[in-house]
Amino acid sequence: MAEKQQRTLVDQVFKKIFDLLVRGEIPLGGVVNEAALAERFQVSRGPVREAVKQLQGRALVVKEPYLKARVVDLSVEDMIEIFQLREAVEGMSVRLATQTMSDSDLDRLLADFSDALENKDGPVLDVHVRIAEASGNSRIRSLLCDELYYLLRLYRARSGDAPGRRQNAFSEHWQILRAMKARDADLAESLMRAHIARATSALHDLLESRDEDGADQSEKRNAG
Amino acid sequence: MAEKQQRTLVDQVFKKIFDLLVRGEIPLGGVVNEAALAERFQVSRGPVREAVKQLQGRALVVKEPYLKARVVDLSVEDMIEIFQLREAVEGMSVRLATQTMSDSDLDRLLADFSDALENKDGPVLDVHVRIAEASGNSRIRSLLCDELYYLLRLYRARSGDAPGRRQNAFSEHWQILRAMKARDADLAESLMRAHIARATSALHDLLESRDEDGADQSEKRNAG
DNA sequence: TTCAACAAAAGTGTTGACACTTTTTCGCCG
DNA sequence: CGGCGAAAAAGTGTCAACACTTTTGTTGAA
Repeated sequence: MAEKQQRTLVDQVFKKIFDLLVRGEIPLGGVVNEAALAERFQVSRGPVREAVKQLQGRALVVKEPYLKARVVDLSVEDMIEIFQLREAVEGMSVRLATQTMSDSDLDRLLADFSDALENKDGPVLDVHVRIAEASGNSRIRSLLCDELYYLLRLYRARSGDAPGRRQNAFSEHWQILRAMKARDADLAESLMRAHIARATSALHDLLESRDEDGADQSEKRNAG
Repeated sequence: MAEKQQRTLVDQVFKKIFDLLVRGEIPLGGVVNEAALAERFQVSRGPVREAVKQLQGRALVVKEPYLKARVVDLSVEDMIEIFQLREAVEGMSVRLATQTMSDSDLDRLLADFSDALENKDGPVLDVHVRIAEASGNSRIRSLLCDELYYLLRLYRARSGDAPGRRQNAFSEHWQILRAMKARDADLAESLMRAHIARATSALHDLLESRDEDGADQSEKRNAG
């Protein structure tokens, strides 16, 4: 365990716990036990404690004093809230990127996108990440890449996004990139917002279809 | 010190440190010494350490492993980034509030605003807070109220906002509220974005005027 | 049988000591 | 006299033990 001591233990533990969440070993709503994780990673409780606190800071874990820490249980309502925020922030993100990206960077982004179109392995999210990084606004980039996308990955790890939207996403991304290439910031922002709003609508539909079905949405899992 | 033990020590220390920042006892860019703060508050280093980590999570403190923790030194560039983010998020905030607020809540907001107009004590920010709370989106509310407004207060504690903008702000706020009353979400969002973009422009101007002056912007204060 | 009070267990909060890293200081050599 | 390197100082990272809180399990009486 004392091999890749390049960073601090807290950071290592943070990533290990996060992997546990993404891989579903600790289910959403499950309990995060400091002592158990400390034993598992062969470290003391201190680093685990701080890592959990950091996860709490990123809203991946909820906790009250002296109460067990729990993995956030992302409801559809939560995702709708996140997507509303994304619509606003990513709209600004692509607006700024359109205004400030250099021609060469823009061309490279387009080329990389075309490559990804052929061998469809790269995740859809990557385009959004690239745009966020190109926005030149570190706070927007951090909010999207370090916070919201983590939550998205967590949610998708359980629910799995609708596979039908995959093709539409490519087309919508392509339109956004063309608007960026044309240096039309207004259009790029509108397209991005419409792109995300469409996903929000899908979540709203999912919510309604659930309300019509049985009201057994109160299923919470525990893991002691 | 062990009187109001209602919360956990970490939370108490967090607030105490934050007060120190707002009151300027630890200047922007100043060093945050764990041991010194622990002695000052008569607690161990552990809670101080976690509180600092929490401040770091909210971007009020920057820190690298084994390096001194420093209070974030908010440059004009940082504020521009924050205002760009605010423009996007508060635009969505007022859009959602316009769509979801009840008539009675909206009337009360208008009434409170009129009251505040007469006895001009309430801070300008309060309107933004009320709208964020009324948006119904807890994540947007938290981002604005728990993170960005903290940074604003920190920045204004040193720089002081331009007093000339105060009157304009009242007028702009009034327009926004009227659009909300008319249930025109598009207009409300546009007005809010323009309102914040105007402040962003002022920051851009400030930046340019500084570049024209001497380049003595490298003054950093320490406090060991 | 059921409910309440009490006791034991589990888990979190806090502490002080020790290990590691970075910075500063001081002496040495060029 | 100036720069380089080692030792000391300062400060952060980690750990194991102890204190406190919450939860669970049990016992006793109504």
